Amino acid sequence: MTTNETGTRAPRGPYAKSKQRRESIVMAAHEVFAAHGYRGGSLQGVADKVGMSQTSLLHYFPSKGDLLLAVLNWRDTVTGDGGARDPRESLVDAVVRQARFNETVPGVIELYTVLCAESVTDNHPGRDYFTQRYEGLRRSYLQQFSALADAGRLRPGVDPERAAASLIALWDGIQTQWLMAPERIDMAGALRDYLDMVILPE
Amino acid sequence: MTTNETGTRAPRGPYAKSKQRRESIVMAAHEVFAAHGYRGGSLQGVADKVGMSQTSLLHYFPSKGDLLLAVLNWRDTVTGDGGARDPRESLVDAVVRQARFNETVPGVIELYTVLCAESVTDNHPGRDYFTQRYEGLRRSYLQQFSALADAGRLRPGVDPERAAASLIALWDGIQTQWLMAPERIDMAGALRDYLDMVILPE
DNA sequence: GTCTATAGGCAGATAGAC
DNA sequence: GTCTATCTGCCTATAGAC
Repeated sequence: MTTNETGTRAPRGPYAKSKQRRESIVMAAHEVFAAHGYRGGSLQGVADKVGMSQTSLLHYFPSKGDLLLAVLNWRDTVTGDGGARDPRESLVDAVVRQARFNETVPGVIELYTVLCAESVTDNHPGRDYFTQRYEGLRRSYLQQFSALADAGRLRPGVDPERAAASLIALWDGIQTQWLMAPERIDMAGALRDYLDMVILPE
Repeated sequence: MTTNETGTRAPRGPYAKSKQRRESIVMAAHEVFAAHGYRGGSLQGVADKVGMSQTSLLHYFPSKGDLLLAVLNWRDTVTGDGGARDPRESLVDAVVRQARFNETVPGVIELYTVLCAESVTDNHPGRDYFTQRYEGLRRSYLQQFSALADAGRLRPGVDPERAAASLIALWDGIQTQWLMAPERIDMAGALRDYLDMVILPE
């Protein structure tokens, strides 16, 4: 609750409704970008899905690139990405649980896979997001592998830094294959196999 | 050498030059699609690179999708993809050697990464190419891991089928990270670490 | 085989009425 | 905040002269 300088209540405006509107736009854009990519998707397509005109949509997000960033940030909140991990849960369990959860939201995987690769092209508006995301992920897993190494639980010869990058790479790559042949690929199994090799039993 | 029905020699036409022309178009398209993706790249951009008009380009490839397939098939011949492996070379050595070679042709990695992910969207003309490629790759590595398993050289508990998919996934994923931060990612190292864990020393 | 001209469509973004 | 109308630009593909 905020008040203006005079102490009287400032005119509110339909903030709540506006926020709802923005959210429905972001969710529609999520679908469109997942199905067609950023360049393949159109603002008109998003507008149609949410039931408004394309120009009205641009009232909420001044450009297509702004909308993309909103979608990417929304993804983080849904998947719990960037949040702290429960220290009572083992790394293997946490990764497997997340992988299993991801299977229930295939659209999120598709969005992530498509946009991530697309972002390495020319002046893609999502480029910074993904480079920073990778840096953060590698830092996070490096920390966890290092802690395991200190506890003598890392297989001899395993480099924590390379293992961090490899775990992320395996995860990304297996998602791509899963998108193309969901019935043939066991995402959680591949990740568990890898971590069971890298991490020694207690 | 072909002859027509009368037994006289049919007019040849400048076949060699036409073939050269097609090749230069494919190479220009390779650059364009790698830098901008399939949807982001334009026939005009390809035509400019090769120094001809956009309509002349369409004389050689009737549609943009046809051009994409030509580029993908050309990639296979360059990287030696799909060819048989020298049986005297170990799997680890072969993979590491290929990964090192790939570092010398970053444009090929970019093309592959960008188009592969883009191909999971809607009606992408490269979709079939990539699904078949993955099936073929998994079959090939499954065979090699199975042979190692028969020789007692696979780490106990490793499933050849999952290992095949995981190796491909790791490879794809590490290429993506390498594209975004080449100086921080050791592609060959990650692959060697993985295979050294999976395959027991002789 | 190569070109110019152009069809025919769709994109993102702006201006301004209501 | 939402709309219609429009600007401006680019795209793939075709038609037809040379």
